[in-house]
Amino acid sequence: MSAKKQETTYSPATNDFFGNVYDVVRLIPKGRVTSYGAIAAYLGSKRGARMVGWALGNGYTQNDLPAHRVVNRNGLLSAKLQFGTPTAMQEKLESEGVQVKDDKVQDWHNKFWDPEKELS
DNA sequence: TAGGTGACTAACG
DNA sequence: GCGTTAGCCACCT
Repeated sequence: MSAKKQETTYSPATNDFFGNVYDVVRLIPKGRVTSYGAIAAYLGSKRGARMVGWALGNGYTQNDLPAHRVVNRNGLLSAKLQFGTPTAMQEKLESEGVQVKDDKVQDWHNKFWDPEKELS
């Protein structure tokens, strides 16, 4: 237990990458969704999409993190199984005004929220 | 210390 | 058009 930061709480100050991921996710407007790749690209690592998903998986323990607004580049709820129930993610999105059908975000292209453009 | 893993993405056959 | 392979980077065992 020295420099180990597996405090499970994963504060936004864990590191820049994680911090930015959480920060960006929290900045996603209600009723909007984005993709792992978009966040990764915003952070400067286009191929860091896996890190984004990984970060969310470890940080989702924080209920303040609207990870349900983050889906893969196809608008598919690839992480729905991580929300406890296969429909939890969809329920959350629909409750925010995002239409989800067949585990896929409807009107994805229009609901897409690009941090590079919105946060620029 | 080194290897494995992962809520992804893009390219290739 | 679909399946497979390779690349990415940081955390965990």
